[in-house]
Amino acid sequence: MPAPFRLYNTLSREVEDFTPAEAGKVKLYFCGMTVYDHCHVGHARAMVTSDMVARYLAHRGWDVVFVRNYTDVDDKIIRRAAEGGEAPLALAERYIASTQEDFRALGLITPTHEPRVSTSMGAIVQMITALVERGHAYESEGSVWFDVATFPEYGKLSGQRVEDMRQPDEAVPGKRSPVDFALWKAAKPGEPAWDSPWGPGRPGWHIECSAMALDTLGVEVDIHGGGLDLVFPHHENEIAQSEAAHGCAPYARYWMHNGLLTMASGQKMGKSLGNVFGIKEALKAFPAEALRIYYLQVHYRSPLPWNVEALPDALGLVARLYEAKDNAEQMEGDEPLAVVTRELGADAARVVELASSFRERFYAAMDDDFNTAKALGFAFELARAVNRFSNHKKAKKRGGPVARLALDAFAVLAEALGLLGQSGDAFVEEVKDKRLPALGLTREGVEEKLAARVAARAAKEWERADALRAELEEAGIQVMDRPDRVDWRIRLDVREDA
RNA sequence: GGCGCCGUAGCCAAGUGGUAAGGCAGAGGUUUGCAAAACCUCCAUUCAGCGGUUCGAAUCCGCUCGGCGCCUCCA
Repeated sequence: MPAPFRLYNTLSREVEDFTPAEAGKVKLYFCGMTVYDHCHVGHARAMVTSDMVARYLAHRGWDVVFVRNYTDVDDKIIRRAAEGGEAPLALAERYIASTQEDFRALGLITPTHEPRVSTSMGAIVQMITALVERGHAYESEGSVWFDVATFPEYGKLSGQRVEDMRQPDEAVPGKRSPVDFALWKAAKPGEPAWDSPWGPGRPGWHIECSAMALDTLGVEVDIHGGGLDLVFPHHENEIAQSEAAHGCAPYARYWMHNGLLTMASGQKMGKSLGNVFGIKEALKAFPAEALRIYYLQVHYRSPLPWNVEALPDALGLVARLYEAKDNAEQMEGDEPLAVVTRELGADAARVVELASSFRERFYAAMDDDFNTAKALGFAFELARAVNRFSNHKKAKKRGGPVARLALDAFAVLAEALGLLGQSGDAFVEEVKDKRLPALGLTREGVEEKLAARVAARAAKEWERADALRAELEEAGIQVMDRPDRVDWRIRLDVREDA
């Protein structure tokens, strides 16, 4: 049986117990990208949030059906394409490729379905037809509009009343009411168009998600999510269309919205505000896990200020966890756990205690509206205990049974949050691969200086050794003299422009 | 004008009725040739302010101040 959990429902504005439409199954629909540009770190937050939800629920035994769409037919795509003299779908195709590259780099799991508007026209036209037949939509000059007046519950998601809404400055010809919205837009010359009972045209922004959700998940979605900025009008309109068309069951049982990434000034990051920071830009110099923990440190519903300066700190958090994982991985021994625990003292017992209760505490936090910040706190506690234990002389040779409990706990992070999925060694190498070029360094150059310093130390030429170390440190390399070897790491307090 | 969110240490942040998780930075210590990492100790009588409810509030209510989002481009 899948584990029960609670989540905040935007519809009720309360944290509710989750009950699925079908026992054991969770049908997720998250709004994906409109592909007219490269994705930025604000999009990444939404994507990591949905990824976390899908990963975690699957980890907890739910049969997860995860849908994330691509909007590849859209006004902005058409405009961009016209500006560049490119076919709209070709432009969309390029940005889908770019987006997929980013999603892979972010380590996002692949959704069950990734429908595209351009290949969902049948479902879209069918749904609009149903709305017209049921009297919820009307055709006018080749366009079809949703008649908001026929859906009394309009505004229930965003808590707004039609009367209170600001009226647009200009009336749009063909619309009965300013709040009515387009289901189908008649094609203008030169625009991409698909055939329909109302003539050539293309879908309005909102209908696509309703149609694709119906197509992939059926009339009732369990959790529908997206950024907070989609609550109105996008999701409000989806509810109106879908519930009016289906005439039964709620469109989505739960609405989940992630807080927006804001700028230091507090304003949100948005393409229209011209203050974007690209995913590619961030991942060029930092491992994906740094970005991921940057998001996961904060509850998904809170606004999150974007601060590039904080990326090294985020990387430090991941590095700290990997350090513990690495320490645990290096411990050996196959004695019975009870023996090791008894003979290696209180620090071993502490690891056993924290590691064996980890799942319970981690799950409790996650089951309460996906409290990743709290859940991660437990991981840091465990990491400290592991590191403390690893200082014991006997830990490396005999601590294995204790360490394996900790590794089992860390494995939960990998499955549920997409963190700590690689070995400690591999992570250190990844950091070097990303950070060395960002700091203008090469492995060969570093190794060369390091070798010279090792020689100087062997000859006890401390001044020369210290001078070489100072050079490395200035460049951004931290030298670590271990008892058995010399190790080095990337300093996180040195910026690339230094 | 309408709807809604937020304000916790120098910084990030969890906690939403029972007496402040976690991380960074900082101070001292163990370790080290010296460092670094790691570990240990310390670091908010207090949760924007003012009232109220309560045996008890950061947590509930009211007001004030400050910041932000949405009201048909937006993850």
